[in-house]
Amino acid sequence: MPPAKRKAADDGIGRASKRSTPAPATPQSVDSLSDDDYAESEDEGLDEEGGKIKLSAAQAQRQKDQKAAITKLNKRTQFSRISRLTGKSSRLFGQKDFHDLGLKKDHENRPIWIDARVSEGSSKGPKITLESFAPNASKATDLLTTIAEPVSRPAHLHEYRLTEHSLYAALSVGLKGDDIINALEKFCKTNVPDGIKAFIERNTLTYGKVRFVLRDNKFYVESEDDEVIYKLLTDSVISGCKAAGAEVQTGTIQTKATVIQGTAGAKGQTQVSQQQGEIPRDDPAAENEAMIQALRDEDDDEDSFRQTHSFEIAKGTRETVAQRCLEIGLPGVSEYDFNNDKNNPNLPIDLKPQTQIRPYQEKALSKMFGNGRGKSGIIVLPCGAGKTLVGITAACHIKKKIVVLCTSAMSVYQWASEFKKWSDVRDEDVTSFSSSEKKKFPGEAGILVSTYSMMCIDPEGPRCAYDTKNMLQWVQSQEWGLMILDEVHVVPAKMFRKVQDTVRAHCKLGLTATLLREDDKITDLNYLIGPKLYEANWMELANQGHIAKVQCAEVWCPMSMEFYQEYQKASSRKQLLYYACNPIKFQVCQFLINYHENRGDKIIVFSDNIFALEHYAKAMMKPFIHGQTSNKERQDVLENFQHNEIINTIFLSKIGDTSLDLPEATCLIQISSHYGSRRQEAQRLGRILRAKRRNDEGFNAFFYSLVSKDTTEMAYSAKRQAFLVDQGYSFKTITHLQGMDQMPNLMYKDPRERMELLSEVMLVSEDQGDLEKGANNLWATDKGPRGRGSNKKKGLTGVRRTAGSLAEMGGGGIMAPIYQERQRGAQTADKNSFFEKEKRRRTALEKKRRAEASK
DNA sequence: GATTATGAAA
DNA sequence: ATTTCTTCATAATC
Repeated sequence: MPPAKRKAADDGIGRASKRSTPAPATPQSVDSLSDDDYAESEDEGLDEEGGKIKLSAAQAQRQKDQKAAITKLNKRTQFSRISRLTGKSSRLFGQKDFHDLGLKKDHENRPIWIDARVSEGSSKGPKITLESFAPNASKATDLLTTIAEPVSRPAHLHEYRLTEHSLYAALSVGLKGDDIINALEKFCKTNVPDGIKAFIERNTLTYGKVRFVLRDNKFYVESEDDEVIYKLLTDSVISGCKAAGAEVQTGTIQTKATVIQGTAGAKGQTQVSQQQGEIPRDDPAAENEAMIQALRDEDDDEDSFRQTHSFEIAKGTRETVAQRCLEIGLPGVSEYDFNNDKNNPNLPIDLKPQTQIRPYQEKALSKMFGNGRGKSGIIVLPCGAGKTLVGITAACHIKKKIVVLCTSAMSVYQWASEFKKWSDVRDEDVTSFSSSEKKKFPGEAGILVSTYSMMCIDPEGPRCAYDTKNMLQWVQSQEWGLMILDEVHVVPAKMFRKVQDTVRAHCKLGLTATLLREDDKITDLNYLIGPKLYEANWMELANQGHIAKVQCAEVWCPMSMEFYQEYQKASSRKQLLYYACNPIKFQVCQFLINYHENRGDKIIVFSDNIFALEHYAKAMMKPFIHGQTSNKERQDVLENFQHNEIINTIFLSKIGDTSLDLPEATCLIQISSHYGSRRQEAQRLGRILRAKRRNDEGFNAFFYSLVSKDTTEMAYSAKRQAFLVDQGYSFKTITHLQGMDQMPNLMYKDPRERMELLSEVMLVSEDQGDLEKGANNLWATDKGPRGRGSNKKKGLTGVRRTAGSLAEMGGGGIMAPIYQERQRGAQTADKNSFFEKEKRRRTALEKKRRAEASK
């Protein structure tokens, strides 16, 4: 008895005494870190050539943490001792007392624990903990990834949760409720708690009763179960979503609204259902019994002729109906029996013979096509793990009209070329629909690649171009076999939900690396697309060499005195500028760039803040890209970064967060970011996961997050890391970079330089302060620069303002000329020498490419 | 055709 | 709690 109890009660506490990363991680992230991580951090990575990193302050912090944890632990041990003596553990442990669950004799051979608590109404389901080092752990992992949601998967203890959605996903793969319970019983160290069994049973009974099908380009809700149809039709929400044609005047709603498929006897069946439906439903047990029976019957004659009842739903109501079905416990599934679909033309497409699918990609696809039909759902793979190929393979299975939606025009181009690269599809059958290219495929079937925003245009809108309207109407008139949704986490956005009305597809496949949003809309995907079918383990893929291994570090940069004073005075908005431009951070960045360039790394520096981005880049004479950078210049910079030995570092704004493919990049430095966005952090990390050199002996990619100490940035940083920590990454905290002070040409060593920077930053914030006050400049009515190409003007305004305002500052007069000169010098040197020289070559290359493309 | 200004939305 | 920054589409320029 005691082991079970202690385990459950101490979960996390005992381990915390050896915790690896010091504060300021969130409790969640700290608990998920492993013991070994710290040991690694001391003898690794950076300290090869004098760039030794000392962890002294971090160690001190750790010791403090340890002490606190030990105190806590002692308290806890006392409690459990008392409880053992008194036998009144329940009072002390409350809901966490699991001692009567009963530990199995051979518990050591079983890898999982189940938390018996099932909290009703909470969005989190029961927790399952997997000891990944235990025997049978890999089999248990297979089971858990199928039936549960991975919450956190660091080195040793993995946390999963059973949720209704995860169970639905399991059922869609063909498991039954009993199978799930039996399998859990096999792996669980204790007896599976009754509450958990009940939870599973409750959530697996009604699965598959309702289906959404597409016929003649109309959506139908279909079920074999008369009662289910009755229940749907009498539901307050769903009844309102019936198509107008199915409307009836008299009281015989069910019969007339129910479109009967199959045998002639179906009509009688429906009438029976009507009568059954009138029986008061106060015996759910009996009802459930009937449903199970129905399910069994269905299983028995899987492939025989089945009776189904269905009714059409009105245009644009699919989402509402799907959501409602989920709410009333009748989750709808949409499966596409593409092999037997004779109504839609086939598309001749297969993978090229030399195309190889990786095992995990195959696994993901097997979840989708498990029973020979195409299930709608979401596949989660880390950046660089070949999401595109998964999508293409799915398309090759279904072989019908395919539509691919992505977030940017750039991705459209990429998807189209990937299709041509991996599959034998004819070039003319792959067409793009974006602002620049509006083409229909010539044959009956084909592949259309487009963007979400394109699909969301209102074709009747006054500003809609003729071609666009034409294309949209064509898209709407088609019955698509498969819709691939790239970066599917954007779909819950209010605007992008509209794509569901424009594109009517039998089957939907969502792809993403980061299935998370900072709002609570991510669960909406369950009814918008389908369940999460597969989620890869980042660490596992890294260990197998499919993606690069990454060392993550958070570098704490103290604020310089002057900056900290101003920081404290500033409003929260201006604070951001102060901690982004912290001169110490600048020095750290300079040092790290220098260090990694000498190692032969290619470095990307990310900054969300455009001012900081430009400032850093110009001062260090590195090329940079942000939203206002023209397309040509972007290509310039990226091309050079990839192939020019002289350009080893580029600065990117959040423009580079997603869908940039730079396999040369091996090191990433983040100097400013978007609050606590976990998605951004993960996707930035994704930029270096496809590093070409990833399989070199002992290769590591590096990810640094620079954080200004004692600022709000610390808290955001901790939050941002949560997702990656759950994926098994551990962040080391670096508080001192040895050798930095000795570095030659280190900037901002001179206090005067810092003051100069400070006044510059202060003026920027003042500039923004003006903005707050009134609609008088830059962004307002003034016809000030806006949108593309306004970069130069904006910069100039800034400089002019600087000069004017400096006069008002005490002692500022000395700085003003210095500042202006440097600014101008940096600008001209940077622009002319680098860009002008490359421009001609790039334009020539571009022309050549265009010519080839048009052939 | 390339560039630019503009609005909308995430 | 909020916003800036980015992107996209489109039409008007030269």
